[in-house]
Amino acid sequence: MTTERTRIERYDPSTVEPRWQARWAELGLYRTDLHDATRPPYYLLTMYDYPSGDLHVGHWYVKTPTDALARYHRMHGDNVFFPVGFDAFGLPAENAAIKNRIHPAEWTYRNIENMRRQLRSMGASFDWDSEVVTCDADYYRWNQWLFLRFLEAGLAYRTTSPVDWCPNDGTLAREQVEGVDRRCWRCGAKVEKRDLAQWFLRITKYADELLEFAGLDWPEPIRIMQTNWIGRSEGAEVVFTTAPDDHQPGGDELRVFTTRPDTLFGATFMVLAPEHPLVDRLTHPERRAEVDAYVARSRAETEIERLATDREKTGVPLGADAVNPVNGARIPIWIADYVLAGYGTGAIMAVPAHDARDFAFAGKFGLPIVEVIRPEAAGGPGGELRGAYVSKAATDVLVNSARFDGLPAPEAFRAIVESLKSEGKAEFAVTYRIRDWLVSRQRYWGTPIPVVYCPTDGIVPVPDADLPVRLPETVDYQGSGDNPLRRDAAFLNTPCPRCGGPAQRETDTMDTFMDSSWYWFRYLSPHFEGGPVDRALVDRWTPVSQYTGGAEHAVMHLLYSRFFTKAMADCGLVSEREPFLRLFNQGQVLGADGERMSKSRGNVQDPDELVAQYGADTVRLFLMFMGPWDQGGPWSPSGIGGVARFIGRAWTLTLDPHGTEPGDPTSGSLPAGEVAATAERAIRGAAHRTLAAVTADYEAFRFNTLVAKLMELANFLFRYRGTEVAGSAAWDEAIALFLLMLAPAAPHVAEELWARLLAARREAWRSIHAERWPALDAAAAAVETRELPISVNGKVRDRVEIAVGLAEAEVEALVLARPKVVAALAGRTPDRVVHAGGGRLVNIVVRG
RNA sequence: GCCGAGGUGGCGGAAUCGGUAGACGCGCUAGCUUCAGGAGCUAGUGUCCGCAAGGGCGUAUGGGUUCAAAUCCCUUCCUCGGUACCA
Repeated sequence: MTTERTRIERYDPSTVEPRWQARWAELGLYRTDLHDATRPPYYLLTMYDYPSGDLHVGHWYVKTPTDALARYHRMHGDNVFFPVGFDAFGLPAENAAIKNRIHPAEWTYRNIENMRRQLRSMGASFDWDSEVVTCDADYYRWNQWLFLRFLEAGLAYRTTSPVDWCPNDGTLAREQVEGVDRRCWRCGAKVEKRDLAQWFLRITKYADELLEFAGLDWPEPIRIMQTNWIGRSEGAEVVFTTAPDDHQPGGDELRVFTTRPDTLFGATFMVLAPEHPLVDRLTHPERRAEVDAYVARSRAETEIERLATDREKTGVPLGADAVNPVNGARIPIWIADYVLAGYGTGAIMAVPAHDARDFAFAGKFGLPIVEVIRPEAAGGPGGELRGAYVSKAATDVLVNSARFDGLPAPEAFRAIVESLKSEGKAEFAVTYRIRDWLVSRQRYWGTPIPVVYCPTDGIVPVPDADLPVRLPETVDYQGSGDNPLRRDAAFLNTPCPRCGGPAQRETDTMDTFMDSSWYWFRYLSPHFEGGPVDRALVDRWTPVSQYTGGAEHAVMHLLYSRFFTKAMADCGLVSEREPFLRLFNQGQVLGADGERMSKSRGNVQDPDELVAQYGADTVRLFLMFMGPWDQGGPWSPSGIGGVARFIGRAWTLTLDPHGTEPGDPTSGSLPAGEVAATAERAIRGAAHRTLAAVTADYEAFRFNTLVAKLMELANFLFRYRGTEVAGSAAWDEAIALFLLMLAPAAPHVAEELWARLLAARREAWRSIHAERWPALDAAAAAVETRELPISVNGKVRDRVEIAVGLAEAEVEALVLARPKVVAALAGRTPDRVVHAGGGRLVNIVVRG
C-alpha cells in the first residue's frame, strides 16, 4: 500500500485507441462467417447513411449504441452480422454538382471515404467486407433487375402524375420549393404543377397485408403511424348521375366513395376535386371563368394546405346538378380543393349534417342541411344543428330517409347499399389513403430505369443480359437542375432491344428509396453475380434480428422495405415476407439551436474534433449517457468532461487499486463499522447487483442508465481503493465484472485494461470482446435489509431500515410505533394501513 | 391542418408495474491535496420559511380519478419528427 499519491500514467486515448483498432482489424475480429452454423445468427442492422458531407455527431449517436449491442451479443455467443454501407444516390450530390461544378460521383465517393475513416475511428465493429455502396453499378444493376421482375409481375406501371415544376430547373423536390408563394430555390421562378408520365410501384396491392404486424416486435407509435398512413376505410362506392340541363345532356356517372352510405338521404350537394375529369364537361358556360380560375388556384396549392381543416372553406359551383340515386333528388355539383383527385374516386357526396367539413362548407355557401341520423336518446324532432353530428353509435337511428327511417344506422348502412346494389348503383368498397409509390425521378444521380421507348414496339424492357444500364460517366448540368440525361444523346439513343430500330432510353432514374428497400439482403452477398440475393444466405439470415434507425423513416423507408420484401417474396426471390423482426427507433441529435444539423445552418458538431480532444470511448459513452436513446435532442457538449473523468477513474481503479488519495483523510481505511469480511461482501453485492441492472439495461436499450450504473459502481469501488480489501478476490471479481460490462460501450479502454490485467497475471492475451458475458451470482446480489418509506395520507413522514421478508403484521406494528408516525397521527386512529407495491411502501390512511 | 413523440432542479436527465420525485453526470459552493493542471479527492447543492429540528411548496397548464399521480383520464399551451421528389 502506498501512502502517497501513486504516479501511474494517464489514459491516453490517442495512442491506445488506434492501436486496438488496428489490432482488431488485423485479427478480423468482426468479420462474420455467414456459413458458421455452430452459433445462433444475429443480424444486427443499422440504417445506412447518406454520405452527405455534413458528417456530424448525429451519425455516431445512431451507431455507437448499436455497436455496443453487437458487442454485447457477441459476448453472449451469438454469430453477429453487423454490416455497414452507404445510401449513395440522391439529390444533395446533384446540388453540389450544379453549385460547385463537381461530378456527383466524385463528391459522393469523397464523402464516403471520409465517412469510412470516421466510422473506423469510433471503433465500431462493422464487418467492412460486406459493405454496399448503392451508386456502384454492381449494386444498382440489381435495382434494375428487380424493377424488371416487378414489371413482369404487374407491380410496376406507368401513368401520368403531377410534379412541382420549374421552367428552368425541371422537377423540384419539396425542399426545393420555397416560401408561401412557392418559388424555385435556385432561380426564384414561380413553381407550377406539370403532369408527367411516370413509373409507379403497386404498393396498394399490399395495403391489407401491410396493416398486419403479427410476429413483429416494433414500437407501437410506428405501427400506428403506418396504419394511419395506409388509412383503410370501409364504405361503399355509390353511383350518382348527372342531370340534364341547358348546356349538357346529363347521364354521366359520378361515382363517389363514402364511409357513411347510411347518410345518403342527407346528401344535399356534391363536391368534385378540381382535377376531376368531368369538371370541364359539366361546367356551365356562365360559370366557366370562375371555375377555371379556381382550378388553376388549386393546382398551385400543396396537399397540406388543401387538407387543413381550420382553413376557411373555398369552392365554386359548376352550374350543373347530380341526381341522388336513393331519392332522385337534384343536388348541385361544386368543386372544392378539400376533395383530392387521388383519394377515393375524387368526388364526394356532401352530407353537411354529419360531416364536419361539409358542414362548414354548407354554412359558408348557404347550402341546405338535412339531418338523417339522430342519437336515440335525442328522441323527438331535433332543432337546428349547431354542428355536424359525426359520432357513430350503434343506437343511432335514421330520420328523413323514407323507408329506412327508424333503422339503426349500422343496419341502414348495409340495407341502403344492398338496395342500391340490386339496381347496380352501389357496391361495398374499401379505400386506402396510401397511394402507389411514385418511383420516377427526373434526375441524373440515381439508378436508370431500364426501359426503352420504341416507335414500333412501345415500352420495351432492357434484357437482363444488357444490365446494368450504366449512368454516363460525364455529365453536364449546364448550371440548371433539369435532368441532364435528357440532353445526353449517347445515353438517350439506343437500338430497340426487340426490333433493333432506333429507340430512346427512359431518362427517369429511380427514387433512392428503391435502393434502401432491399440493401440488407445484398449485405449478405455484396459481390454475388447470380442475382440480387444469395438465397441460401438470405434464408439463413433474414428477417433481420434487430434494426435500428430514426423514427423519421416511420412511414416511408420502413413501409417501402416491408412492401419490397413482400414483392420480392412474390417474385420467388426470398422466403420471408417481413424484413425486420425487431425495430428500435432512436431519437435525433439536433444542433445546439434545436434545428436539424446541416452545413447550411452552420450547427454541425464534427465528431473528429471531439475524438481528438477526448478519445472515441469518451465520445461513445457520452452519446449513450446524454439521455434515453429514443429521444435525442439538441446537442450540448457540457457534461462530456464527466464521462472523461469516469474513464479516468476506471483506469485508476484497475491499475492502481492500492493507491490512496492524499486529499481525503479517510482514503485507505474501510468505511466506519466495516471489517474486511463485510466489505468484501458489500463489494460482491454491489458488483452483482450492477451486473443484473446493466444486463437488463442492455437488453432494453437503456444506455443512459447503464452508464450511470457503471459510474455508481466505480464510485462505490473507489471508496475501497487503498484499503485492505483492494486486490482481494472480491475486488478482482468486481473489477473484472466492471470491465466486461463496460466493454461493449467503451471497447478501447476496456480492452487495454483487460490486456494489462492479463499481463499482470502472466496470462496469455485474449480480447475482452471475445469473452463471455459474466454470469450473475444471485445470492451475492441479494440484500438483507432495505429502507421502507412510511407515508401518512400519501405524504412520506418517516423512513425505517427493515429486514427483507418481514410479515405485514410485523411491519405494521413497527411502523405504528415510530415516533414520527405517532406525531403525524396526532392521536387519531388509522382507518387502514396500505402495504403498497409488494411491500415497497406503507401508507397509513387516517381521516379527520 | 392531420398523424406520431415529448415537456421533471441553473443544465442533460433518473424514477422500467400508479407507491421514497430529482439516481447518474454537468455546473456551482466549501474543504483537502500539490508533477500548479481547464488535474485529483471529499462533502454540500429543487425551492421557500427556519439557528436547528422540522415544515410548506414542487414534475408545462387547468381540472378529474385514487389511500397514493411525473406516471391514468379530460382541457389548453409549447417543442420535435413525418406529411408521399431531403434521406
